[in-house]
Amino acid sequence: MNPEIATQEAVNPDPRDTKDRILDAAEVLFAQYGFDGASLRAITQLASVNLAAVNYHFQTKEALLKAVYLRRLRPLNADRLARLDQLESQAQGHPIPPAAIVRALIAPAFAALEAGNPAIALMGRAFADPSDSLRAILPEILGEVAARFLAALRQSLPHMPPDLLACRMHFVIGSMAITLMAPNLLESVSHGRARLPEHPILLEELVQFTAAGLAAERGAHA
Amino acid sequence: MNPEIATQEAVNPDPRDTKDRILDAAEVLFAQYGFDGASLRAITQLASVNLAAVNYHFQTKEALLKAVYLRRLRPLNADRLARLDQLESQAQGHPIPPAAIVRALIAPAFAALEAGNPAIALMGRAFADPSDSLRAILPEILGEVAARFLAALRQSLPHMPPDLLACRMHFVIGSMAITLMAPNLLESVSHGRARLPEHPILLEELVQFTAAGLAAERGAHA
DNA sequence: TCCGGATTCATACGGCTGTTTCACTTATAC
DNA sequence: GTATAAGTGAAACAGCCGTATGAATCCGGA
Repeated sequence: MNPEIATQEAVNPDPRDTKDRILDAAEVLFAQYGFDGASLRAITQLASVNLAAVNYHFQTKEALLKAVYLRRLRPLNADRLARLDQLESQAQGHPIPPAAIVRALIAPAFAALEAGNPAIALMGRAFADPSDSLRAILPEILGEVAARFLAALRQSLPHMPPDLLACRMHFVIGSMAITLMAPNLLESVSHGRARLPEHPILLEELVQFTAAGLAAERGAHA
Repeated sequence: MNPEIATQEAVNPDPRDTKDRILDAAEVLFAQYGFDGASLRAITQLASVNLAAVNYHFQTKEALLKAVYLRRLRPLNADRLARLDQLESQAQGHPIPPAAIVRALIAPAFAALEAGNPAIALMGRAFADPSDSLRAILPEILGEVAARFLAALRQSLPHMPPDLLACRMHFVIGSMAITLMAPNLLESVSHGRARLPEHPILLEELVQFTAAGLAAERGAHA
Protein backbone atom coordinates (compact mmCIF):
# COMPACT_ATOMS: atom_id res chain seq x y z
CA MET A 1 0.00 0.00 0.00
CA ASN A 2 2.85 2.36 0.78
CA PRO A 3 5.90 2.00 -1.45
CA GLU A 4 7.94 4.56 0.48
CA ILE A 5 8.53 2.38 3.55
CA ALA A 6 10.73 -0.02 1.63
CA THR A 7 13.39 -0.99 4.11
CA GLN A 8 15.76 -2.26 1.46
CA GLU A 9 16.82 -0.98 -1.90
CA ALA A 10 17.73 -2.60 -5.19
CA VAL A 11 15.25 -5.32 -4.43
CA ASN A 12 12.45 -4.32 -6.73
CA PRO A 13 13.91 -3.88 -10.22
CA ASP A 14 12.24 -0.50 -10.65
CA PRO A 15 9.73 0.48 -7.99
CA ARG A 16 9.60 4.22 -8.57
CA ASP A 17 11.74 3.93 -11.62
CA THR A 18 8.58 3.37 -13.61
CA LYS A 19 7.15 6.58 -12.23
CA ASP A 20 10.24 8.51 -13.28
CA ARG A 21 10.34 6.96 -16.71
CA ILE A 22 6.75 8.06 -17.23
CA LEU A 23 7.58 11.57 -16.03
CA ASP A 24 10.59 11.78 -18.34
CA ALA A 25 8.65 10.63 -21.38
CA ALA A 26 5.64 12.79 -20.59
CA GLU A 27 7.87 15.82 -20.17
CA VAL A 28 9.37 15.33 -23.61
CA LEU A 29 6.11 14.68 -25.40
CA PHE A 30 4.10 17.36 -23.60
CA ALA A 31 6.79 19.86 -24.53
CA GLN A 32 6.85 18.71 -28.13
CA TYR A 33 3.18 18.10 -28.89
CA GLY A 34 1.26 19.85 -26.13
CA PHE A 35 -1.09 18.36 -23.57
CA ASP A 36 -3.78 17.25 -26.00
CA GLY A 37 -1.30 16.29 -28.68
CA ALA A 38 0.66 13.87 -26.52
CA SER A 39 -1.33 10.70 -26.00
CA LEU A 40 -0.87 8.39 -23.07
CA ARG A 41 -0.11 5.62 -25.50
CA ALA A 42 2.76 7.55 -27.01
CA ILE A 43 4.04 8.47 -23.55
CA THR A 44 3.95 4.94 -22.19
CA GLN A 45 5.51 3.59 -25.34
CA LEU A 46 8.38 6.06 -25.14
CA ALA A 47 8.79 5.16 -21.48
CA SER A 48 8.71 1.42 -22.25
CA VAL A 49 5.93 1.06 -19.75
CA ASN A 50 2.49 -0.44 -19.82
CA LEU A 51 -0.38 1.85 -20.72
CA ALA A 52 -2.18 1.24 -17.45
CA ALA A 53 0.87 2.26 -15.42
CA VAL A 54 0.15 5.96 -15.83
CA ASN A 55 -3.32 5.60 -14.38
CA TYR A 56 -1.96 3.40 -11.64
CA HIS A 57 0.74 5.86 -10.58
CA PHE A 58 -0.90 9.19 -11.42
CA GLN A 59 -4.64 8.39 -11.56
CA THR A 60 -5.28 10.75 -14.46
CA LYS A 61 -3.56 12.48 -17.34
CA GLU A 62 -4.08 15.90 -15.80
CA ALA A 63 -2.43 14.79 -12.58
CA LEU A 64 0.49 13.52 -14.64
CA LEU A 65 0.86 16.94 -16.24
CA LYS A 66 0.87 18.62 -12.87
CA ALA A 67 3.49 16.17 -11.59
CA VAL A 68 5.66 16.89 -14.61
CA TYR A 69 5.52 20.60 -13.88
CA LEU A 70 6.09 20.44 -10.17
CA ARG A 71 9.04 18.07 -10.41
CA ARG A 72 10.98 20.61 -12.46
CA LEU A 73 9.67 23.91 -11.17
CA ARG A 74 10.06 23.32 -7.47
CA PRO A 75 13.88 23.13 -7.57
CA LEU A 76 13.99 25.87 -10.19
CA ASN A 77 12.02 28.25 -8.02
CA ALA A 78 14.06 27.25 -5.01
CA ASP A 79 17.12 28.30 -6.97
CA ARG A 80 15.53 31.63 -7.76
CA LEU A 81 14.66 32.32 -4.15
CA ALA A 82 18.10 31.23 -2.97
CA ARG A 83 19.74 33.71 -5.32
CA LEU A 84 17.44 36.44 -4.12
CA ASP A 85 18.18 35.55 -0.51
CA GLN A 86 21.87 35.81 -1.18
CA LEU A 87 21.45 39.18 -2.86
CA GLU A 88 19.51 40.52 0.08
CA SER A 89 21.94 39.26 2.68
CA GLN A 90 24.87 40.66 0.72
CA ALA A 91 23.22 44.04 0.32
CA GLN A 92 22.63 44.41 4.07
CA GLY A 93 19.87 46.93 3.66
CA HIS A 94 21.42 48.80 0.76
CA PRO A 95 19.30 48.93 -2.41
CA ILE A 96 19.86 46.07 -4.84
CA PRO A 97 20.25 47.00 -8.52
CA PRO A 98 17.21 45.95 -10.58
CA ALA A 99 19.49 44.08 -12.98
CA ALA A 100 20.69 41.81 -10.17
CA ILE A 101 17.10 41.05 -9.17
CA VAL A 102 15.93 40.12 -12.64
CA ARG A 103 19.10 38.10 -13.11
CA ALA A 104 18.17 36.06 -10.05
CA LEU A 105 14.78 35.47 -11.62
CA ILE A 106 15.94 34.62 -15.13
CA ALA A 107 19.30 32.93 -14.76
CA PRO A 108 17.98 29.71 -13.17
CA ALA A 109 15.66 29.18 -16.11
CA PHE A 110 18.54 29.61 -18.56
CA ALA A 111 20.64 27.21 -16.53
CA ALA A 112 17.88 24.63 -16.71
CA LEU A 113 17.51 25.20 -20.43
CA GLU A 114 21.19 24.67 -20.98
CA ALA A 115 21.06 21.53 -18.88
CA GLY A 116 18.75 20.14 -21.54
CA ASN A 117 15.67 20.34 -19.37
CA PRO A 118 12.76 19.94 -21.77
CA ALA A 119 10.29 21.23 -19.22
CA ILE A 120 11.44 24.79 -19.82
CA ALA A 121 9.54 24.91 -23.08
CA LEU A 122 6.63 23.49 -21.12
CA MET A 123 6.77 26.35 -18.65
CA GLY A 124 6.51 28.87 -21.39
CA ARG A 125 3.49 27.09 -22.73
CA ALA A 126 1.77 27.35 -19.37
CA PHE A 127 1.19 31.02 -20.11
CA ALA A 128 -0.40 30.42 -23.47
CA ASP A 129 -2.19 27.12 -23.02
CA PRO A 130 -5.90 27.60 -22.53
CA SER A 131 -6.48 24.42 -20.58
CA ASP A 132 -7.86 25.08 -17.15
CA SER A 133 -5.71 22.36 -15.67
CA LEU A 134 -2.58 24.27 -16.58
CA ARG A 135 -3.82 27.69 -15.62
CA ALA A 136 -4.94 26.37 -12.28
CA ILE A 137 -1.46 25.33 -11.24
CA LEU A 138 0.18 28.59 -12.32
CA PRO A 139 -0.33 30.36 -8.99
CA GLU A 140 0.95 27.30 -7.19
CA ILE A 141 4.03 27.37 -9.39
CA LEU A 142 4.81 31.07 -9.46
CA GLY A 143 2.89 32.60 -6.59
CA GLU A 144 5.58 32.76 -3.94
CA VAL A 145 8.32 33.63 -6.44
CA ALA A 146 6.31 36.50 -7.88
CA ALA A 147 5.53 37.90 -4.46
CA ARG A 148 9.12 37.74 -3.24
CA PHE A 149 10.57 39.33 -6.38
CA LEU A 150 7.95 42.02 -6.49
CA ALA A 151 8.78 42.96 -2.91
CA ALA A 152 12.46 43.09 -3.76
CA LEU A 153 11.77 45.35 -6.72
CA ARG A 154 9.77 47.69 -4.54
CA GLN A 155 12.76 48.09 -2.25
CA SER A 156 15.08 48.46 -5.18
CA LEU A 157 13.01 51.17 -6.86
CA PRO A 158 11.25 52.85 -3.94
CA HIS A 159 10.11 55.89 -5.92
CA MET A 160 8.07 53.72 -8.33
CA PRO A 161 4.37 53.21 -7.67
CA PRO A 162 3.83 49.55 -6.69
CA ASP A 163 1.14 49.09 -9.34
CA LEU A 164 3.54 50.22 -12.03
CA LEU A 165 6.17 47.80 -10.81
CA ALA A 166 3.70 44.93 -10.89
CA CYS A 167 2.77 45.86 -14.42
CA ARG A 168 6.39 46.00 -15.52
CA MET A 169 7.16 42.72 -13.83
CA HIS A 170 4.49 41.24 -16.05
CA PHE A 171 6.43 42.48 -19.05
CA VAL A 172 9.64 41.00 -17.67
CA ILE A 173 8.02 37.61 -17.32
CA GLY A 174 6.72 37.93 -20.87
CA SER A 175 10.11 38.63 -22.39
CA MET A 176 11.61 35.80 -20.43
CA ALA A 177 8.88 33.34 -21.32
CA ILE A 178 8.99 34.04 -25.04
CA THR A 179 12.76 33.87 -25.10
CA LEU A 180 12.73 30.54 -23.32
CA MET A 181 10.00 28.87 -25.29
CA ALA A 182 10.57 30.34 -28.74
CA PRO A 183 14.25 31.23 -28.94
CA ASN A 184 14.18 30.98 -32.71
CA LEU A 185 11.07 33.08 -33.18
CA LEU A 186 12.91 36.03 -34.61
CA GLU A 187 14.94 33.74 -36.80
CA SER A 188 11.88 32.12 -38.32
CA VAL A 189 10.14 35.46 -38.64
CA SER A 190 13.04 37.14 -40.37
CA HIS A 191 13.56 34.21 -42.75
CA GLY A 192 16.82 33.32 -41.06
CA ARG A 193 18.45 36.72 -41.41
CA ALA A 194 18.41 37.57 -37.70
CA ARG A 195 19.74 35.20 -35.06
CA LEU A 196 19.70 35.35 -31.29
CA PRO A 197 23.12 35.16 -29.61
CA GLU A 198 24.32 32.23 -27.54
CA HIS A 199 22.81 31.60 -24.14
CA PRO A 200 25.16 33.40 -21.75
CA ILE A 201 25.07 36.52 -23.91
CA LEU A 202 21.33 36.22 -24.52
CA LEU A 203 20.71 35.99 -20.79
CA GLU A 204 22.70 39.12 -20.16
CA GLU A 205 20.98 41.01 -22.99
CA LEU A 206 17.63 40.04 -21.52
CA VAL A 207 18.72 41.21 -18.10
CA GLN A 208 19.89 44.58 -19.47
CA PHE A 209 16.71 45.03 -21.47
CA THR A 210 14.31 44.24 -18.67
CA ALA A 211 16.28 46.13 -16.04
CA ALA A 212 16.22 49.25 -18.20
CA GLY A 213 12.50 48.82 -18.76
CA LEU A 214 11.87 48.39 -15.05
CA ALA A 215 13.75 51.54 -14.13
CA ALA A 216 12.44 53.69 -16.98
CA GLU A 217 11.13 57.10 -16.07
CA ARG A 218 7.47 57.56 -16.77
CA GLY A 219 6.73 59.52 -19.88
CA ALA A 220 3.60 61.56 -20.43
CA HIS A 221 0.67 59.25 -21.03
CA ALA A 222 -1.52 59.88 -24.01
CA MET B 1 -16.38 25.45 -60.09
CA ASN B 2 -15.39 29.02 -59.43
CA PRO B 3 -17.58 30.83 -56.91
CA GLU B 4 -15.81 34.16 -57.33
CA ILE B 5 -17.15 34.89 -60.79
CA ALA B 6 -20.70 35.27 -59.49
CA THR B 7 -22.18 38.06 -61.58
CA GLN B 8 -25.00 38.76 -59.17
CA GLU B 9 -25.22 39.08 -55.42
CA ALA B 10 -27.83 38.32 -52.82
CA VAL B 11 -29.02 35.42 -54.92
CA ASN B 12 -27.66 32.56 -52.93
CA PRO B 13 -28.97 32.85 -49.36
CA ASP B 14 -25.47 32.51 -47.94
CA PRO B 15 -22.80 31.54 -50.41
CA ARG B 16 -19.73 32.63 -48.50
CA ASP B 17 -21.76 33.39 -45.42
CA THR B 18 -21.26 29.80 -44.40
CA LYS B 19 -17.53 30.22 -44.76
CA ASP B 20 -17.56 33.27 -42.51
CA ARG B 21 -19.74 31.62 -39.92
CA ILE B 22 -17.26 28.78 -39.75
CA LEU B 23 -14.37 31.21 -39.43
CA ASP B 24 -16.12 33.10 -36.65
CA ALA B 25 -16.91 30.00 -34.67
CA ALA B 26 -13.49 28.46 -35.21
CA GLU B 27 -11.83 31.66 -34.07
CA VAL B 28 -13.74 31.64 -30.82
CA LEU B 29 -13.21 27.97 -30.06
CA PHE B 30 -9.57 27.82 -31.15
CA ALA B 31 -8.85 30.77 -28.88
CA GLN B 32 -10.71 29.20 -25.98
CA TYR B 33 -9.74 25.55 -26.24
CA GLY B 34 -6.71 25.44 -28.56
CA PHE B 35 -6.34 23.70 -31.87
CA ASP B 36 -6.63 20.16 -30.58
CA GLY B 37 -9.19 21.05 -27.96
CA ALA B 38 -11.68 22.57 -30.39
CA SER B 39 -13.38 19.83 -32.38
CA LEU B 40 -14.89 20.35 -35.79
CA ARG B 41 -18.19 19.17 -34.41
CA ALA B 42 -18.17 21.88 -31.77
CA ILE B 43 -17.17 24.47 -34.35
CA THR B 44 -19.84 23.53 -36.88
CA GLN B 45 -22.46 23.34 -34.16
CA LEU B 46 -21.59 26.82 -32.90
CA ALA B 47 -21.68 28.05 -36.49
CA SER B 48 -25.04 26.35 -37.13
CA VAL B 49 -23.50 24.63 -40.11
CA ASN B 50 -23.22 21.07 -41.27
CA LEU B 51 -20.16 19.14 -40.21
CA ALA B 52 -19.09 18.44 -43.78
CA ALA B 53 -19.13 22.13 -44.64
CA VAL B 54 -15.73 22.75 -43.11
CA ASN B 55 -14.11 20.08 -45.24
CA TYR B 56 -15.97 21.36 -48.27
CA HIS B 57 -14.85 24.96 -47.81
CA PHE B 58 -11.43 24.48 -46.17
CA GLN B 59 -10.41 20.91 -47.07
CA THR B 60 -8.79 20.29 -43.70
CA LYS B 61 -8.80 21.46 -40.10
CA GLU B 62 -5.27 22.81 -40.39
CA ALA B 63 -6.21 24.90 -43.40
CA LEU B 64 -9.12 26.26 -41.41
CA LEU B 65 -6.74 27.33 -38.67
CA LYS B 66 -4.53 29.09 -41.15
CA ALA B 67 -7.53 30.85 -42.67
CA VAL B 68 -8.62 32.01 -39.23
CA TYR B 69 -5.21 33.54 -38.62
CA LEU B 70 -4.78 35.18 -41.97
CA ARG B 71 -8.21 36.76 -42.00
CA ARG B 72 -7.41 38.73 -38.84
CA LEU B 73 -3.70 39.29 -39.14
CA ARG B 74 -3.57 40.67 -42.64
CA PRO B 75 -5.53 43.83 -41.82
CA LEU B 76 -3.81 44.08 -38.44
CA ASN B 77 -0.38 44.04 -40.03
CA ALA B 78 -1.54 46.45 -42.71
CA ASP B 79 -2.49 48.80 -39.88
CA ARG B 80 0.94 48.42 -38.34
CA LEU B 81 2.71 49.18 -41.60
CA ALA B 82 0.44 52.12 -42.32
CA ARG B 83 1.29 53.66 -38.96
CA LEU B 84 4.96 53.13 -39.60
CA ASP B 85 4.62 54.68 -43.06
CA GLN B 86 2.99 57.71 -41.55
CA LEU B 87 5.72 58.06 -38.93
CA GLU B 88 8.42 57.90 -41.55
CA SER B 89 6.76 60.40 -43.85
CA GLN B 90 6.16 62.78 -40.95
CA ALA B 91 9.76 62.50 -39.77
CA GLN B 92 11.15 63.42 -43.17
CA GLY B 93 14.51 61.85 -42.52
CA HIS B 94 14.76 62.89 -38.88
CA PRO B 95 15.17 60.04 -36.41
CA ILE B 96 11.93 58.61 -35.07
CA PRO B 97 11.75 58.02 -31.30
CA PRO B 98 11.80 54.29 -30.45
CA ALA B 99 8.63 54.71 -28.42
CA ALA B 100 6.76 55.85 -31.51
CA ILE B 101 7.98 52.83 -33.45
CA VAL B 102 6.97 50.27 -30.86
CA ARG B 103 3.67 52.07 -30.46
CA ALA B 104 3.01 51.58 -34.15
CA LEU B 105 3.74 47.89 -33.64
CA ILE B 106 1.71 47.34 -30.49
CA ALA B 107 -1.22 49.75 -30.71
CA PRO B 108 -3.02 47.93 -33.55
CA ALA B 109 -3.06 44.73 -31.53
CA PHE B 110 -4.54 46.51 -28.54
CA ALA B 111 -7.13 48.12 -30.77
CA ALA B 112 -8.13 44.72 -32.09
CA LEU B 113 -8.28 43.34 -28.57
CA GLU B 114 -10.55 46.14 -27.47
CA ALA B 115 -12.73 45.57 -30.52
CA GLY B 116 -13.46 42.15 -29.06
CA ASN B 117 -11.36 40.33 -31.61
CA PRO B 118 -10.91 36.85 -30.17
CA ALA B 119 -8.08 36.06 -32.57
CA ILE B 120 -5.69 38.20 -30.56
CA ALA B 121 -5.41 35.51 -27.92
CA LEU B 122 -4.86 33.13 -30.81
CA MET B 123 -1.95 35.15 -32.08
CA GLY B 124 -0.24 34.97 -28.76
CA ARG B 125 -0.65 31.24 -28.76
CA ALA B 126 1.08 30.99 -32.11
CA PHE B 127 4.36 31.66 -30.31
CA ALA B 128 3.85 28.92 -27.76
CA ASP B 129 1.98 26.30 -29.71
CA PRO B 130 4.23 23.47 -30.80
CA SER B 131 2.18 22.44 -33.79
CA ASP B 132 4.16 22.66 -36.99
CA SER B 133 1.16 24.00 -38.85
CA LEU B 134 1.14 27.08 -36.69
CA ARG B 135 4.86 27.65 -36.63
CA ALA B 136 4.97 27.32 -40.41
CA ILE B 137 2.68 30.28 -40.95
CA LEU B 138 4.48 32.54 -38.50
CA PRO B 139 6.96 33.93 -41.03
CA GLU B 140 4.12 34.45 -43.45
CA ILE B 141 2.28 36.39 -40.78
CA LEU B 142 5.09 38.42 -39.27
CA GLY B 143 7.92 38.36 -41.78
CA GLU B 144 7.35 41.63 -43.56
CA VAL B 145 6.31 43.44 -40.41
CA ALA B 146 9.38 42.31 -38.52
CA ALA B 147 11.70 43.34 -41.34
CA ARG B 148 10.15 46.78 -41.71
CA PHE B 149 10.15 47.55 -38.00
CA LEU B 150 13.67 46.27 -37.54
CA ALA B 151 14.87 48.58 -40.30
CA ALA B 152 13.06 51.50 -38.69
CA LEU B 153 14.68 50.76 -35.35
CA ARG B 154 18.10 50.67 -36.96
CA GLN B 155 17.54 54.16 -38.27
CA SER B 156 16.13 55.29 -34.96
CA LEU B 157 19.07 53.96 -32.94
CA PRO B 158 21.97 54.10 -35.40
CA HIS B 159 24.66 53.58 -32.77
CA MET B 160 23.22 50.18 -31.76
CA PRO B 161 24.65 47.04 -33.33
CA PRO B 162 21.99 45.52 -35.62
CA ASP B 163 22.26 42.13 -33.95
CA LEU B 164 21.54 43.68 -30.59
CA LEU B 165 18.51 45.44 -31.97
CA ALA B 166 17.18 42.20 -33.44
CA CYS B 167 17.64 40.53 -30.08
CA ARG B 168 15.84 43.30 -28.26
CA MET B 169 13.02 43.31 -30.77
CA HIS B 170 12.52 39.69 -29.82
CA PHE B 171 12.05 40.80 -26.23
CA VAL B 172 9.58 43.47 -27.34
CA ILE B 173 7.48 40.92 -29.17
CA GLY B 174 7.60 38.69 -26.10
CA SER B 175 6.30 41.35 -23.73
CA MET B 176 3.57 42.23 -26.20
CA ALA B 177 2.54 38.65 -26.81
CA ILE B 178 2.31 37.72 -23.15
CA THR B 179 0.37 40.87 -22.34
CA LEU B 180 -2.08 40.21 -25.13
CA MET B 181 -2.67 36.55 -24.50
CA ALA B 182 -2.44 36.40 -20.72
CA PRO B 183 -3.42 39.84 -19.44
CA ASN B 184 -4.43 38.37 -16.10
CA LEU B 185 -1.28 36.33 -15.60
CA LEU B 186 0.08 38.53 -12.88
CA GLU B 187 -3.30 38.64 -11.23
CA SER B 188 -3.59 34.87 -11.05
CA VAL B 189 0.02 34.52 -10.00
CA SER B 190 -0.26 37.04 -7.20
CA HIS B 191 -3.54 35.57 -5.93
CA GLY B 192 -5.44 38.62 -7.07
CA ARG B 193 -3.34 41.17 -5.24
CA ALA B 194 -1.79 42.75 -8.34
CA ARG B 195 -3.86 43.93 -11.28
CA LEU B 196 -2.92 45.25 -14.67
CA PRO B 197 -4.30 48.69 -15.54
CA GLU B 198 -6.93 49.35 -18.18
CA HIS B 199 -6.05 48.99 -21.83
CA PRO B 200 -5.06 52.50 -22.88
CA ILE B 201 -2.80 52.86 -19.84
CA LEU B 202 -1.46 49.34 -20.20
CA LEU B 203 -0.56 50.00 -23.82
CA GLU B 204 1.36 53.11 -22.87
CA GLU B 205 3.16 51.36 -20.02
CA LEU B 206 4.20 48.63 -22.41
CA VAL B 207 5.43 51.21 -24.91
CA GLN B 208 7.47 52.99 -22.23
CA PHE B 209 8.91 49.75 -20.92
CA THR B 210 9.97 48.35 -24.28
CA ALA B 211 11.24 51.67 -25.61
CA ALA B 212 13.47 52.05 -22.56
CA GLY B 213 14.72 48.52 -23.00
CA LEU B 214 15.45 49.08 -26.66
CA ALA B 215 17.47 52.22 -26.03
CA ALA B 216 19.29 50.92 -22.95
CA GLU B 217 23.02 51.42 -22.86
CA ARG B 218 24.99 48.19 -22.84
CA GLY B 219 26.32 47.28 -19.45
CA ALA B 220 29.39 45.17 -18.86
CA HIS B 221 28.66 41.56 -19.71
CA ALA B 222 29.51 38.95 -17.15
C1' DT C 1 8.07 -21.62 2.34
C1' DC C 2 4.38 -19.24 1.71
C1' DC C 3 1.46 -15.15 2.36
C1' DG C 4 -0.07 -10.64 0.78
C1' DG C 5 0.43 -6.27 -0.85
C1' DA C 6 2.58 -3.80 -4.72
C1' DT C 7 3.18 -3.60 -9.44
C1' DT C 8 2.72 -4.99 -14.23
C1' DC C 9 0.22 -6.81 -18.05
C1' DA C 10 -3.10 -7.63 -21.96
C1' DT C 11 -7.36 -6.37 -23.07
C1' DA C 12 -11.64 -4.18 -23.51
C1' DC C 13 -14.96 -0.22 -22.90
C1' DG C 14 -17.58 3.74 -24.51
C1' DG C 15 -16.88 7.78 -26.78
C1' DC C 16 -15.03 11.21 -29.63
C1' DT C 17 -11.90 12.45 -33.57
C1' DG C 18 -11.13 14.23 -38.66
C1' DT C 19 -12.55 12.89 -42.93
C1' DT C 20 -15.42 10.83 -46.71
C1' DT C 21 -19.32 9.49 -49.26
C1' DC C 22 -23.35 10.12 -51.77
C1' DA C 23 -27.97 11.67 -52.12
C1' DC C 24 -30.17 15.92 -52.08
C1' DT C 25 -31.48 20.77 -52.67
C1' DT C 26 -30.60 25.19 -54.43
C1' DA C 27 -29.58 28.68 -57.70
C1' DT C 28 -27.43 30.18 -61.90
C1' DA C 29 -26.57 30.18 -67.21
C1' DC C 30 -28.07 29.10 -71.58
C1' DG D 1 -37.31 25.22 -68.91
C1' DT D 2 -33.85 22.62 -68.50
C1' DA D 3 -28.92 21.26 -67.95
C1' DT D 4 -25.25 22.22 -64.76
C1' DA D 5 -22.68 23.28 -61.13
C1' DA D 6 -22.44 24.95 -56.12
C1' DG D 7 -23.62 24.00 -51.92
C1' DT D 8 -25.94 21.37 -48.08
C1' DG D 9 -27.32 17.34 -45.54
C1' DA D 10 -27.34 12.86 -42.84
C1' DA D 11 -24.78 9.12 -42.03
C1' DA D 12 -20.95 6.31 -41.79
C1' DC D 13 -15.84 5.31 -41.97
C1' DA D 14 -11.56 3.77 -39.59
C1' DG D 15 -8.91 5.08 -35.88
C1' DC D 16 -7.43 6.96 -31.68
C1' DC D 17 -8.54 8.73 -27.08
C1' DG D 18 -8.45 8.31 -21.64
C1' DT D 19 -9.85 5.06 -18.46
C1' DA D 20 -11.12 0.63 -16.15
C1' DT D 21 -10.84 -4.31 -15.22
C1' DG D 22 -9.11 -8.53 -13.61
C1' DA D 23 -5.69 -11.83 -14.00
C1' DA D 24 -0.62 -12.65 -13.77
C1' DT D 25 3.68 -11.54 -11.68
C1' DC D 26 6.95 -9.85 -8.54
C1' DC D 27 9.08 -9.53 -4.08
C1' DG D 28 9.83 -8.46 0.93
C1' DG D 29 8.55 -10.09 5.55
C1' DA D 30 6.99 -13.84 8.62
